Amino acid sequence: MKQIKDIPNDNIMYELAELFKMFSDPTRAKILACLKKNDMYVSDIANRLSMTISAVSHQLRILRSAKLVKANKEGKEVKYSLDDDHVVKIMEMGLSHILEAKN
Amino acid sequence: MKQIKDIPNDNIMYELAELFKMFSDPTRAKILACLKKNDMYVSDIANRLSMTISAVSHQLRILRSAKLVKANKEGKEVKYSLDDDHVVKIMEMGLSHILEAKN
DNA sequence: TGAACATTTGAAAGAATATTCAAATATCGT
DNA sequence: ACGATATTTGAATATTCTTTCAAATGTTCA
Repeated sequence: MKQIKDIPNDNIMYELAELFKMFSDPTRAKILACLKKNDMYVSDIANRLSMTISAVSHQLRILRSAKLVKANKEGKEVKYSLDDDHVVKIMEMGLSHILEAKN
Repeated sequence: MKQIKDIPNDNIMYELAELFKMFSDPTRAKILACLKKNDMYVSDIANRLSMTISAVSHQLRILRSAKLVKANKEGKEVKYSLDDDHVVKIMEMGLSHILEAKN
């Protein structure tokens, strides 16, 4: 039975907003862009982005809770990587919007 | 000449975050979902989402400034519509992520 | 076990954002 | 021009977020 949707389903819209919120902070967007190229340790990300380790770690926790990145412990260090194919696709869709708009 | 990007390009990342910020508020996400189906007047959107006209208008202004929706005056009323193909694609990419994750 | 290093965590401060309310603007029909 | 209606705007409040700093946790190596 097909569902009639006059009103955008509230729960889904909240989840959608929650997902896009992950990309909506420059720090998180940059972290994701880094990880798109290589898996990285926390301190490497912090160096590359010129941010404190703490700030990066806080954002990584948020990204982890959204299941967009995953953490792998390697001794003292923790290597982060993207956890989902969609992450790359969503980012690239956003980038193509921005780049096309530049014409 | 191909550009070497060790560091995610800051300006682009800020723009990317700015774009995704548009989808990252539940009200805006719902407005976009409404407009995905039909062009609508401000007061219709407010009714459908059970929000004040003022709140909706504020968010529409933000969406307009991001060029994601456009306004067309029809007499006293203003009809809003999506301004960009990417809007739908980006939303659907997000939705497919959410729905797949539900399995 | 203790020192050194990598990361996480919690609380606090500061910045950014959404909503509300009241007032302003714009358009239509009489 | 006036009253009714649709939308926009600005200021204020309330809430949510990001970052910082200090302290805690966990791991390796001697």
